[in-house]
Amino acid sequence: MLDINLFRNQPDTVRASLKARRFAEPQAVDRVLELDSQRRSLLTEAEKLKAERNAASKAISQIKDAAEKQAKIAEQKGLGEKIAALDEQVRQVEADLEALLSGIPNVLDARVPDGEDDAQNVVIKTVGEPKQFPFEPKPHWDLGTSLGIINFEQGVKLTGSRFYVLHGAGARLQRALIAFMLDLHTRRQGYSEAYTPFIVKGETVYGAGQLPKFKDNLYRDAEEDLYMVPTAEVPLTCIHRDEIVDAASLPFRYSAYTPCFRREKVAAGRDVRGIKRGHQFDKVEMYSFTLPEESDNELERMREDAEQTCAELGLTYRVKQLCSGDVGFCARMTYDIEVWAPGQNEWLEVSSVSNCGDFQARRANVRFRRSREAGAKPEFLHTLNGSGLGLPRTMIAIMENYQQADGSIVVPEPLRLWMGGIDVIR
RNA sequence: GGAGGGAUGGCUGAGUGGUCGAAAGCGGCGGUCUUGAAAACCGUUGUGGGGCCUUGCCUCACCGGGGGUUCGAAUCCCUCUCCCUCCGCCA
Repeated sequence: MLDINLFRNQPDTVRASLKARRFAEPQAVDRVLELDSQRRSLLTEAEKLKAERNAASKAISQIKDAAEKQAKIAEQKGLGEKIAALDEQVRQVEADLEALLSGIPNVLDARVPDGEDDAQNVVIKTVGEPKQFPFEPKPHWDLGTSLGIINFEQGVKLTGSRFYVLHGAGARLQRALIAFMLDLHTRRQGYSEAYTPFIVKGETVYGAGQLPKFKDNLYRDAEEDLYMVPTAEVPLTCIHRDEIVDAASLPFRYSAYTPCFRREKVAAGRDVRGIKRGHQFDKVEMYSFTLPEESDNELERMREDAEQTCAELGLTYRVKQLCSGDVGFCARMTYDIEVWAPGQNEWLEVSSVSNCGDFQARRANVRFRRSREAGAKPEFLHTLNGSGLGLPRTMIAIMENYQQADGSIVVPEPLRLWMGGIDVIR
């Protein structure tokens, strides 16, 4: 959610950002201003009548003479209905304004390069070289099925397409990755480990900016009106909802493992093979709450933390800065990290690190106070999120990069602690 | 699932349908005192919206959420949510 004052004071900033994003309804800015001015004139009118009513009520309470009192009360009859009618109009305008505002994306950071879509994202660095093999490297779906560690048929049997079952060393490899990442984030990178509910209320999803806009991508339990989390970012954003925290206690840094559930209504034939794009996948997430002036640095820090994860796993990766047409709804600026998958012969997005500024904090109402002195006003803090790597794609990269000519897979050194003596999956 | 009890400011906790945005205490902040600190004392201390002769003042709303009764609601009614106690069931 953007600050209404931004529309009042700098409408051109918002217009320019929407244009750069290729936002479908750029006229939304004018509609916001129109509703805002309607709201204010209705409020002025309603409040004038309320002040009148309050004064009259106060006067009535002072009147001793019964007849005089009754006369004054009779005089006031009907005022309530006028007020109620105006209040109803205010409610309507506010609901319209809210609906409109909640669908307008965050204003981009000035440093975001202009571009139409993901084809114009800018590679800012590449670390390592795509690995060369003395044999033809296989895609992970071949490796996984022949080793018996990924079973696609069973996933379809249990649930449907885009689900799978991991077995034996495959399931264990994923568990090792989760443990490795959580330990890295919490013991060496300064995050605090969190375990959150995987099913949350609509207002929690709204706070993180996924509702109302991305309703179609969410799994929902109609009976209880609850949503399955599409990412840990959703519960983590709302951990401090409606709180005012001390500036001195910031930043808050969290790392959480959760499964993620997404309908992923993408084109039917896209990414169907393998475990690249499922309706359920696991992820370890990093999340920070910072002072406004510190979020730019925090974004770089989190990007480095995600890079470190790739580097320690010995994966070749590259960092992209997303162009204006591809930055997500809540974000001001985003880096994607992609790892090289030699079997599929493509770069896989394993992490996306974003600075959301105060956009989510405003929705979730998370604030801080700069000092404890009386009169110090609460301000919205900034939120950032980053994948500490999506697990299926990290699995793909490990399987394809560490494969050997005989179809076996070497377990990367940092994961062996959790592999129960398995150094090579065969 | 059944039966009761509750939800008030950062916290504890009063509150008769009418100067109640709300007593009191604690805490926070500022000050006096002190070499300094503590204690004591004094003052101050919620959030959001709107207006203006815009750093101060006026005004509206907010006592778990929503709705209603009334000239007027923290207070009365309905409803939802959450919490507590007891019984039952249960991984």
